[in-house]
Amino acid sequence: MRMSEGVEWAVHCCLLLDWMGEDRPVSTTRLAAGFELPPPYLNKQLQALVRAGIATSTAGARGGFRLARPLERITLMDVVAAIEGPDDAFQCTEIRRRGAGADSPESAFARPCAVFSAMHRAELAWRRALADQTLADVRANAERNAPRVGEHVRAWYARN
Amino acid sequence: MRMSEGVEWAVHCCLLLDWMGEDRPVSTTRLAAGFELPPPYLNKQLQALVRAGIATSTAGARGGFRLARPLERITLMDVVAAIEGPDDAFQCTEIRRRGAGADSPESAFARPCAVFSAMHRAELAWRRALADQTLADVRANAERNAPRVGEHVRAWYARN
DNA sequence: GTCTTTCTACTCGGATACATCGTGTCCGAGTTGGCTGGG
DNA sequence: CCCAGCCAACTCGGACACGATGTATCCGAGTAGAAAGAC
Repeated sequence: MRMSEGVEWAVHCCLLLDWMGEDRPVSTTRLAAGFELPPPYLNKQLQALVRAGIATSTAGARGGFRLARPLERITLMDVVAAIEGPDDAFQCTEIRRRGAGADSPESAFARPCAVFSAMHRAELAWRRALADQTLADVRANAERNAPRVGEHVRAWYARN
Repeated sequence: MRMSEGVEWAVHCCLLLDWMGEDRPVSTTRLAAGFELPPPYLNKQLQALVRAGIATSTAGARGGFRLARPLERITLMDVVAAIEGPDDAFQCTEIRRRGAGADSPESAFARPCAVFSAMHRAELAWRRALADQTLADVRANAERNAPRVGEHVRAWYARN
């Protein structure tokens, strides 16, 4: 069970869009250069962010991507759901009904599968932990590590 | 990010091994028949359980698999780690160091990546929730749904 | 009748193909900005 | 000097290959049990 690396890219791109400011959008080409990533594939992930309503895109010359709302209102859960999709990691196939359980009365399956319930509970804990952290929290932690990172990024883009 | 369905199979097989009792092992063929699963592939998952020390295998005629310890001492985390492997779902590739961050001083990267920290925190919540639930808890929940499931399973295997 | 030996059938275990999803790439439609020509 | 129209460059967006991981399968090594034969 490995999470798509597009999630990592998307979160870093959101932070970078915030540091670059809202005055002008940032194109896929420039974003990709900022992290040395393949531009077309990064574009695919950014499209997913747009579809999820996290970012907005403007076409044409001097176009690119903008954040749709401030980082305080974007959670890690939003980004993960946008890239990975809405499906749960653990998919119950109801094997309890097959084979030895095939001739059981229907009442035995009235309540959800115990295995699924247990796995689902753990997954809810994961999702809640993701939803409790906003990208503003992540930004604050990143700036605690490197206080001038925003300024540094803008300077790098000014000369590239 | 989809979890391998082998996890579901493994948990159900552990419960079934418990219901079948410890007096004699259950072979891959019989286990597969009990859930209508492809025997060779199920065997692969069971081997993973043996490697992880959750089950034991005995070869030869009348051989098969046994639980290595009671369900009270097997957590969902144990089974997931046995099937899915020890790697974390979110893999940090340190893209913060590339591109715009390439010319930053090394001190900026002294502490771990903020994105990784946030994702890792959520993943720890998931792992903890898995480790807090034993298979005995799952069995108790299953038997609350269908009280006579153990008896039912033994009867089915007696005539198949 | 009992023990030893052999043989057979059954079991696990790892090595081998196939399918699906994630990864990476490309090209076309649309839009913006700038340039040019005229008024 | 100002404005309108045209052109060109740049952008996103979806459609198209490649590779890796998960899924499914097969066959061989090893062992327990049973049966047969000798004592």
